[in-house]
Amino acid sequence: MDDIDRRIVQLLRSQARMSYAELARRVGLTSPSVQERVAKLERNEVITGYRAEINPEAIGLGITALVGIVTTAGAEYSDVADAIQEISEVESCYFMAGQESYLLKVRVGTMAQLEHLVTRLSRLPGVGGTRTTIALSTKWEGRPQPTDPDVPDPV
Amino acid sequence: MDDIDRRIVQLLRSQARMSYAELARRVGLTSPSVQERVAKLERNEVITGYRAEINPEAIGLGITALVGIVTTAGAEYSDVADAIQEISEVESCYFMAGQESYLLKVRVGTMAQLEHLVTRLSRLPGVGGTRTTIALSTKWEGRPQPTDPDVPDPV
DNA sequence: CCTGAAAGCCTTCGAAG
DNA sequence: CTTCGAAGGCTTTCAGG
Repeated sequence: MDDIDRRIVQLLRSQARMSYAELARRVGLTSPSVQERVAKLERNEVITGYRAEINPEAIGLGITALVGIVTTAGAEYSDVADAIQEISEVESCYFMAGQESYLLKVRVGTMAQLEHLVTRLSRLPGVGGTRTTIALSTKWEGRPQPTDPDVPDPV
Repeated sequence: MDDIDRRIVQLLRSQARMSYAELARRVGLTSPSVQERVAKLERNEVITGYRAEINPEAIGLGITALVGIVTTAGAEYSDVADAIQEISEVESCYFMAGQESYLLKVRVGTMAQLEHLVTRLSRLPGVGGTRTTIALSTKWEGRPQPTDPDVPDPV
């Protein structure tokens, strides 16, 4: 993970479809070298995937909400996570410090679907309660932040 | 936005670097046709970008936290959002219904950096208070959910 | 939406730094 | 261990239909 790797990561973070040839030009290497580096970054799970960013409204998922989950006394945390994972509307899931053990970001198309989703979540084994807040608008999401220049090597 | 568009979107959502030729094979069109469709999806802002997904720990951002922002009585909401946008650690920003007007997802490398970040946020004009919760782990994030098959055309 | 041809790119080598 | 250069095979691109 040297400076060139960091530049490659940075470039792919904002333009994941950039060709190896173009990446090579920008970092001053040849295309095979860049390809080798990217393959290594993928192997080391520095790069974990490539995603097209979609306008949620365009695919019928105009409502974004956050749902905090309070687990019941005897619940096994990982079982709760496994159950939540089955629910496709849950785009992100964080295990949190605090009263609410999980925080979920969910997306649905209508309020009726949100109601149904929250009902389903509240009925999962191990779930003691939910707290739902609705996003009136998304100002921005998943913005790539500048990579820290001096970081101890991972892996 | 027909079925083929939806399949293209779906494919690019999980494998954004897939070539047009490969996409074409999978949806049963030729490569120029697929390219034309993708260009149109980009123009219509159905596809808003392509991102490499990075393991945050690998780039020195191992700590994820959520920060709720309570705005002061006279504050102009959009000014608060503009001020928050200047802060690079804020990866996502939602304008929320509820007591906390904004919810931010932030990433930093150390607790000291988190402390500093929260301090900076709390001092922004229009910010009356903050509530920070730390993610102990990220179970998953940005998981693409199945696109709704029957959605009225956007745009 | 397709075909066809030219340009460019990706991939895989072997070889060199 | 990483990079380079060159070759073939694909992919992209841009006409024109």
